[in-house]
Amino acid sequence: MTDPDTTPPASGKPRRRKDARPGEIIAAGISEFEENGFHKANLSRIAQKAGIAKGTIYLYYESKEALFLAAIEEQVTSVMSESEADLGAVNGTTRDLLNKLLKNMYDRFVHGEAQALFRILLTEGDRMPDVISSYHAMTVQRGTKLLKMILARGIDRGEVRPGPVLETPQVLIAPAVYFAVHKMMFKNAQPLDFEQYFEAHLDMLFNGVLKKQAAD
Amino acid sequence: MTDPDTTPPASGKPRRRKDARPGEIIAAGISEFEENGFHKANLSRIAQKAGIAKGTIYLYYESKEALFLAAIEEQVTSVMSESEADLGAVNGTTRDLLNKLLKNMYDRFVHGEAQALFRILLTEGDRMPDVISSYHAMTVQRGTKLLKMILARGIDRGEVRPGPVLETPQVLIAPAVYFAVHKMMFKNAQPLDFEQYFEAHLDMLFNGVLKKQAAD
DNA sequence: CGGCTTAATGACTTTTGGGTCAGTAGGGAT
DNA sequence: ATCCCTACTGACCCAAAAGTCATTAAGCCG
Repeated sequence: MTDPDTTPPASGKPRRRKDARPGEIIAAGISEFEENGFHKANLSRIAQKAGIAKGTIYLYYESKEALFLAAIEEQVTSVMSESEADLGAVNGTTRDLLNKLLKNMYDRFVHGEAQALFRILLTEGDRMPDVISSYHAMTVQRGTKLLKMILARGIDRGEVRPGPVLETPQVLIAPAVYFAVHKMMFKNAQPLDFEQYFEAHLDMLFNGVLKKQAAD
Repeated sequence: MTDPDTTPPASGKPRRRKDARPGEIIAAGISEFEENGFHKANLSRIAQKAGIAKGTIYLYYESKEALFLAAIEEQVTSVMSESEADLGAVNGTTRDLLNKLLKNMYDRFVHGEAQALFRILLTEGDRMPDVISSYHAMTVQRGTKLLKMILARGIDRGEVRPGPVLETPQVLIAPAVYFAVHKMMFKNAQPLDFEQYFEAHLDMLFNGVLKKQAAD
């Protein structure tokens, strides 16, 4: 080889940073995996995004799959710890609580970064049952528990009508998932109007959960 | 080559069938794409499933992508024409109509083949905007229209309470989509009980849509 | 039955991209 | 200043799979 330019022209930046690398690589990986899923994701491109050479990735991660798992794990835990915060304050009517919970969920799940994660897990989840189950624990399980608490409290307060929904409260937040899915598939073709949809969701939800004579 | 068996042991079948090929190839393709999605799908395996050589595929389809599009198109139209049937008979209470519609939807979408198609479009839909939009027209658009009709009729009959749901009736069927999604992600980890979920769905739905004093 | 058209074949070529490793150079220690 | 450890590089390697094409033979026609 006559290769003349093994050394790139130079940027004044430091080139050896063992400690900072993993984070940078993961960040680049997340971005790439979110855009392309696992199969179409390209390691050279990840390296490029991270501003390093492809080989460097392999100093920190054994394989594409290992990097993928690390990236997902990172995402899952970060999204989760975020939502740790806003669950403490349990005050107000059941209506208010559910309203708040849903808004939160739409923000996170439909508008936020959690959507990309969701898409990947939906698409590629089979290859990593443990990530799936921790995701399940942190989202569905946790959410279901919270909903049950709210509903039980609502019954005590005389605001909520008992019924089969108590056993499977996921139906209450299901429309948010539908919205996210719709957006994923049809964002280019036929977007849904959020405000309108949200109103409809609330309307259906409340008039199914609240006692007939309750608030409003 | 010492290969003795270029000619498979014999089935009395003819080997030259220009007319039958496309259908066979598409069928094999559908099966393969449903199992593996676009990227992991393998043309040699498709050929094998169709009982032909790989090269033969290229006599009928220009590329893997072209075959994919043809297969999906085929699926979309076939799934749709299936459901053409059971919409005509509009009799009974609004409750009955919705109940019937939902059952139908769960059957098709959650238990049936439509789920695989749904997954693929969710995953790989970006590459084919026209398929997406015809899918949208045939499912969402059509379903929305039907729901609006049922609701309008329900209002006329005094069974349905007017509200924002009329504008965005998708919220009514959203839980079915949630169920399908849940199944896709967590089928191994934590399956949902269908009967129970369905009851909860109906309960939420009806007590939001029906007038307080209506049926039941 | 021999000639001819063309469906079909499958070995071969090409492309793609994950993974490797001999070489380069940053920068602390002496 | 220069030595040495090691983070880093990127050309290379190789497997898998998409795509090609010279060759084979099915089956019609005269």
